[in-house]
Amino acid sequence: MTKKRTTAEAPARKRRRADAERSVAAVLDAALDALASDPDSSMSEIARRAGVVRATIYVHFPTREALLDAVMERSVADVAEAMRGAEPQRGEPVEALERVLRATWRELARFHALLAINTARLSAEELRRRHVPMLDQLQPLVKRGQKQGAFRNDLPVAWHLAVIRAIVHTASHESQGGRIPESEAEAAMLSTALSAISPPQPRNS
Amino acid sequence: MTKKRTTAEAPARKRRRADAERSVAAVLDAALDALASDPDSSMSEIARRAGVVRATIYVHFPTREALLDAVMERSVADVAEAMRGAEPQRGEPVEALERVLRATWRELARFHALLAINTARLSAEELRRRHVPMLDQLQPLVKRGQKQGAFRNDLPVAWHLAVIRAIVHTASHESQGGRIPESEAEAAMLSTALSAISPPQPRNS
DNA sequence: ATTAACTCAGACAATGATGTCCGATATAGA
DNA sequence: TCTATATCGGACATCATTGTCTGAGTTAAT
Repeated sequence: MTKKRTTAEAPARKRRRADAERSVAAVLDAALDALASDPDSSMSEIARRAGVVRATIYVHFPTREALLDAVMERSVADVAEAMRGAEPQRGEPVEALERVLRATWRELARFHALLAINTARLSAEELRRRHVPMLDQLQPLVKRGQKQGAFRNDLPVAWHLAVIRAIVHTASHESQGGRIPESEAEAAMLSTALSAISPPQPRNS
Repeated sequence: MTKKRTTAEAPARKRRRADAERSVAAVLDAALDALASDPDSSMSEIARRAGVVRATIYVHFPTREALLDAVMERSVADVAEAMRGAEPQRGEPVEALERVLRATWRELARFHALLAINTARLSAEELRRRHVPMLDQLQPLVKRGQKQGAFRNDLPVAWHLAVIRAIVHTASHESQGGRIPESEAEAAMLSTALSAISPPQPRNS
């Protein structure tokens, strides 16, 4: 189902035959699908979906953990790349953020299920660590916005990043659950994220 | 470790001996603790922590699933009660929300780990369904705020609720991870939540 | 066309968890 | 004190899953 090959693969130790390459990709895709429908999918299930025998998976991934890690890594890399493609450094902070978030949100939908899996599987710190490639795309933008006064400065950047991440996930979640139409979700997510990190209105009763 | 008994227990079929009551409570507490440190804690582990033999758990909870459900239910009930205690219906919407969120946030910290577990364990709809007691406390307040113009009206209530939930969780998460001190987390969560659901500033370049 | 890399099919041991059952013992409650 | 109710301690069958291995067939690359 999922087809994506954009990611610049890290050149593994030995050259793999085109054959093997395909298997690995199939397994990763299958794992993503399988885990989406059941976070505790077994290796058998994943193999079945990949159209491959279980042992084959172990040829490429020494252990189940390793496979999960690989899935995670590839997904994060894909999203990070999409973000980079939206050029976070270009233009007004507010507009740049909007651009980047749009790109992120669409991409993220595919990987929605991973959140739950990895939240359960990894420690909070580990999870954080793996998200770095994505946060790295956003952090400079948010900082820049703070300097220019477009984003509020009385809260740490890390907090803003966490909030944005949460809002994007929420939008994806709500839309996935059919509680809000996809188009509306995108708009809601954008304007809410903006409001959340914009300087608060000084006016109060 | 955790001690709470406030919840008004539903009168179970048969009267339980004070003895059994204690066991059940110990098991629930132990489960909460155990699952916090490892979302896949076994029944043995939970029993060990509860100072009880594994078979005893099965006397009260027919299955592992049932136990997890019970833990979830009790936790949600506790939080909902804390929220109710903060009187969502009293005073200005903004101040009421602040009051309720403060109460929620503190209570929630204890149950922080449950989120991951249940996200992985339950379908999105199921998860939602179980959160109802908490959302029920917030919904009227948000609606009221919308009517009075204190909260933005161009987005559905459900979305606001989801966003608030996400922000509270984020604050708990960030603070738990030590990336932001607890006091600061509370303030950040409050002002961000407020910003997120307040009417956006019309002024734009 | 030859070879090295890869996949298949299936069997295998090891592990660890769940849920059940038992007889013996303790204890709360009347 | 008496009895129903619980817990204990441990054994038990069942089950699913992981990870390994092997030998025979395929396929990609040079």
